[in-house]
Amino acid sequence: MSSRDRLVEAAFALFEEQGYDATTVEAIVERAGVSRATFFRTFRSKEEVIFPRHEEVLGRIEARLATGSAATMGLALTEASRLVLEQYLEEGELAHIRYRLTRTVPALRDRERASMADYQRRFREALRGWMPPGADADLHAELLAGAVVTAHNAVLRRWLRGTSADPRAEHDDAMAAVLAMTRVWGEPDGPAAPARVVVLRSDLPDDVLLARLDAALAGEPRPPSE
Amino acid sequence: MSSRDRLVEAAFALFEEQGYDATTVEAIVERAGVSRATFFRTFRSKEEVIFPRHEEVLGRIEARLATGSAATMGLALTEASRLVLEQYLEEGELAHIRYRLTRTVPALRDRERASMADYQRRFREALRGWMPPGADADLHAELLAGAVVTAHNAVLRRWLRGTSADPRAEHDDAMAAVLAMTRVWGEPDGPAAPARVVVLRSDLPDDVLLARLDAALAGEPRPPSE
DNA sequence: ACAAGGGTGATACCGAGTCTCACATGTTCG
DNA sequence: CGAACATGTGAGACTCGGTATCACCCTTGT
Repeated sequence: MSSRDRLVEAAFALFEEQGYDATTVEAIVERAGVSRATFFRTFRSKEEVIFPRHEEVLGRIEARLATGSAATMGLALTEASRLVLEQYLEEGELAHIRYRLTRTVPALRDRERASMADYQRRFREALRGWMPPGADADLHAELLAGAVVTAHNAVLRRWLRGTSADPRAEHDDAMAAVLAMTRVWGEPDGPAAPARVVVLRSDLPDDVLLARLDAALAGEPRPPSE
Repeated sequence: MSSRDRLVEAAFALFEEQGYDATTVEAIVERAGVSRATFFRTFRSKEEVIFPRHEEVLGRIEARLATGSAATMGLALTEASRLVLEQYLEEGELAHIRYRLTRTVPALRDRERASMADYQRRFREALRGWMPPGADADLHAELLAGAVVTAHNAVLRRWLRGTSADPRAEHDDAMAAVLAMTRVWGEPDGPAAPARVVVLRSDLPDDVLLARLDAALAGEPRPPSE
């Protein structure tokens, strides 16, 4: 067992027993049977021991996003986000202890927010390469990245609270809901200006005209003779 | 001049001169001509001196949101968000120094994220009371709150970088774009059918007809931004 | 005049995080 | 085989952020 694992185990046990603030690094290293110096070589700070796999998950997200493209954006986002969820599910009890701690200790709450911001940054940067070019491309990339993380967290929190029976399914549903939001961006300019089809004059019968319009709006190729 | 103001002034000056980490609280209080104890009575931490008006703005946001309702949701969100923007615009040079610091000092970056999370929480809680009831009401409230903060930050950052000529106008535009996203929530599922205006036949001249249509469309309910 | 209370200074203390030096394990190569 | 080197570790001193306590104003009201 690596001294890293011993430290994580000792830290979580002590945090659970006496709380985060009441537990000194001194006490952790004593229980783990290593020196104080080793602690700070392994973790940059006392807070970091709470999120021992963060860097690793970050790497996995980057790898998954790197294989994506504009065409497969939705899938890439969903799967990359699910990687984070899977990490928590795998941690099991550890994740629950961390949840209790992050809810009660401000410093850890902040730290978790920073972790989420790290994820969000990866999503945002991948999205910037995928968004259709336009004046709002950057804003849309940020909004979408933020929405992905928010939706993921909502599902994760439900699982951590024990409210969720099938977090994976809920996660994918939530992602679908988020991706649906991007529909409004595809429409021509002005958020409040709905697409307009104005037929000023036509010799076609109404029903034929409407059928052709519907077909055109559905994305079908135009009838050859017009 | 209150010792609070003296401390803020001294702190920002020293941070600008020698950087954040290199500046000790000792140096700040020496320059401000007060004691170390006074510093920590005024600010809970060294980081907090960077965001001296945070609590105040938070209070203003709460007050503005408290006057909102489900019907005026868009306006309340937009104006509450604009309160934050106004605070930064008013700070002027101070805001720019802080921007340089938060970009380079990790601890301050985290701190700023925590501030934004505070704002977001206020938005989320207000929204929870306004969202139309439904299974996804909570998720929608979170997504919308997150989107508001994200959009605000995008505009703010443009101003801080000097890229923006009229940040207030950009802010309101961005908010309108965000609010437009909520449209997809109201629709029954399935691909979005954009609103259609079909004029099958008309005896009016084209230009008159178009003018009337534009007038009619301009009178449509828009996400409030004025 | 005196009591009460808010803002302040001085000092001691705790604990996180850094730094430096020493040592104990391996390895790799001559 | 032994020297050189890398890696992980322990020990202790040190800096600095943050807390707690006590004493000292200086106001304000009765």
